[in-house]
Amino acid sequence: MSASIDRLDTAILKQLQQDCSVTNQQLAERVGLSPPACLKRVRKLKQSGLIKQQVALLDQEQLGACLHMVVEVEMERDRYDLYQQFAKRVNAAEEVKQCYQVTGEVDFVLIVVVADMVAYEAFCRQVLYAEANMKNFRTLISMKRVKFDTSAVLPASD
Amino acid sequence: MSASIDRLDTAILKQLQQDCSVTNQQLAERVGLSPPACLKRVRKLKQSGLIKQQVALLDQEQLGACLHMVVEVEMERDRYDLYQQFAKRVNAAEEVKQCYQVTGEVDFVLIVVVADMVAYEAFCRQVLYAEANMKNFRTLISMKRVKFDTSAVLPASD
DNA sequence: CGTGAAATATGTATCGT
DNA sequence: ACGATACATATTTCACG
Repeated sequence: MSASIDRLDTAILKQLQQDCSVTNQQLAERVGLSPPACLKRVRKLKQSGLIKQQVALLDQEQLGACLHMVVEVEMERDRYDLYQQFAKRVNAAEEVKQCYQVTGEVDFVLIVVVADMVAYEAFCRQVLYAEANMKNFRTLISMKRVKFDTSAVLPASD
Repeated sequence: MSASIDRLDTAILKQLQQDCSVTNQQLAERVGLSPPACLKRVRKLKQSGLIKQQVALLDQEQLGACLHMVVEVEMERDRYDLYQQFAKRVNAAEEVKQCYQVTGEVDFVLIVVVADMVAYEAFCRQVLYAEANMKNFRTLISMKRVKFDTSAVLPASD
């Protein structure tokens, strides 16, 4: 069903996950392919959607101090349509960088980035308290992001 | 101290955070600059470390089913050197994609990606239980990542 | 998938503001 | 100091074997 990923594709993805600023020539050399063959594969991987996006990661520290919040949200009722509604709200909120739907007592875990506590309070009002189905939430304040790795887990080998 | 970021730099960063696969020409046109002037700025932003990395984001779903775990870790003692040791271990563990040091009862929040529960149990043994200073941990199992946005918060305007 | 040639982009030097 | 223009170099990309 999913497009077959061979060793060459895996090698390409591994490289691009680490650094996608390399030229196609460099990439081709590293994976042992001619530039046109390599380019063709990369384009296929993009078109298939396996490569979703190519982005620049910035140094948030240099951009000015900010707080990372881990927010655990518990909902009143376990209803699919209400979850969908919350997902929509979360996607619209700039401050929410990540959202995981989880099982157990907690229903959602958010990673929220704000400039300061004032901005966080505003966020809580506009996003969390605005949600009628929200029962309660707990905030874990983080001053330090110890690790941030965007790479996906690649299949061991086919 | 930090390199001054003007409106043009901000515009460049905004673009590259969304899509860094654009050519320098396209980027230059979008921010209203000549290609050489734009290139010069991009290089400066990379050199200053403000642009830390350029990466390809993959569609984890297409690569095969996997579980995202949100793990809350509580430590026995609040000691800096022991925290450092844990940070080191976490950085070495491939399964740990993110780690936030937080204040309150919980000391660390991890985002862990594994293929299945067997892999998760192995991870717990090798990373969490191996840590002498670890008091306890709670796992929130996520079957769905609702949102994942790698963009940093840019200064409003200078 | 590789080779070679055309199209395109990147990178440099110079000049102007 | 910074950006634009023009030119040289390098890369991407296509057609063909």
